[in-house]
Amino acid sequence: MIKIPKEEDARDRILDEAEILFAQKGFAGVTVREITSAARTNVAAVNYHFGSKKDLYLEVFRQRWVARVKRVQQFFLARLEAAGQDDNPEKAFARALAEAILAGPLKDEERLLHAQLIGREMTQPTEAFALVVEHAFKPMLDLCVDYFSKTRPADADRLTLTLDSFSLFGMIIYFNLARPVISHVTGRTYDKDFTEHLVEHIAQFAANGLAGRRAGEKT
Amino acid sequence: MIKIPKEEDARDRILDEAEILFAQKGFAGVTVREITSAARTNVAAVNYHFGSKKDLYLEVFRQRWVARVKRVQQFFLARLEAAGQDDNPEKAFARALAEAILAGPLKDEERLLHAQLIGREMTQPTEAFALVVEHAFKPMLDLCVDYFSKTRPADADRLTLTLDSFSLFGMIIYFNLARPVISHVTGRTYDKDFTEHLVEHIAQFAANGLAGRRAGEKT
DNA sequence: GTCTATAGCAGGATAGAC
DNA sequence: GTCTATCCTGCTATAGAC
Repeated sequence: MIKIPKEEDARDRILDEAEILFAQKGFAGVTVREITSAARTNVAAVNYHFGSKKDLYLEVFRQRWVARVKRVQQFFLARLEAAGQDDNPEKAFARALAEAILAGPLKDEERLLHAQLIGREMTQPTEAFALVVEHAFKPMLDLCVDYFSKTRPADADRLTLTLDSFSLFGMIIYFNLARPVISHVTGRTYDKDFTEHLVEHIAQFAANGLAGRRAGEKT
Repeated sequence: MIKIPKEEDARDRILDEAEILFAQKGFAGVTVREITSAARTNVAAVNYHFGSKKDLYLEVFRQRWVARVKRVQQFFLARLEAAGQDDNPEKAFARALAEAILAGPLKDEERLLHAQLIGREMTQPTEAFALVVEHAFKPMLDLCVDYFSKTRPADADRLTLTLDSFSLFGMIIYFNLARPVISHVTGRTYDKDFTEHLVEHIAQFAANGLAGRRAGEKT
């Protein structure tokens, strides 16, 4: 028997389509009918497979979104390792992170979905917020703080390290999230060229921002 | 006759409550009944005064949101002027902007509303997006690019100036928007102390990030 | 497991009394 | 201008045939 590659069962198709629609329109902006008809199944399927619309939303995060975060994180770790020690270590860190998020392993549509789902949870947390913090923000932030604590004087205080980490994340998340604005103003699309340029820009800017800290200035 | 200060008419009360509810829950997440009952009036009032729920949403941006942006911008310009020339000019600029947005003229609840409305339009543009770009992003960005073009070598290219401006905005908007995450991780609330600390942190980080650029490195 | 049919209710919008 | 009453559409969720 030849395995037909695209033959997902109804449950998977619903998860796929739900993720797209929730990302585009938000939980309240999407109807179960929209999802099931996009997934080429019947209205009852959501309740049968997931219990309720809300549980479907959470399942999208648990099964799709978390898996993607892990892929990005692994890409990041591989890049960081590959960067070696010869560079400015904080710049290498910033570049690896920017690259993982802006250019990394996700396909373009996936990256957009992912960013929109995070964006929504950041500005308007739902029950999925805990998942986002636990699987995405917390581990990456801890990693970041640990890393910077080794590139700084031993007496560097934890709040400063945390705020520095947030500053780096903030830039990257912003450049990933504010695509409509940035494209509109710069007149550039997020193609390979522009994305590479952005990654280098972020690495440079953040490295300098962080370096000032290393030089000893306290906030 | 004594003027009773809080006696707004129904139309204004609807705008007030609609802004709060749209900010908290998004357009689709709010019902007209919710708005009119919060505004202590009847269901028909939205359609009578604004034509439709959608037109009400746009009117919230036109009448409430834009007015707030102008207040923040004026505060910023005043601060920038007051800063004088003795400081690092790019740091003074960054500090004035961070202060205007994070600590500026808005009351705490207003600042939150405002940030949520922007955040939503950034990640999920509606018809109000054009207003946001025209009244908030565009003028501030232009100002920023103009300012930096004077602090840089004459041959500084416009794309770099624009990306630098976005980087500064990104940090500030992120620290303003991601309050739930930041408070959760740092364990700090956005009180006066912490906000001042953040403003200084951003000014320092951005100044260093920008300074690296001034020193001549190209991305 | 998958579907149709429908219950049961909430949504935006409107008509018309006051 | 403000209200109540109501229209009608569309929603989630479920029951039950197949």
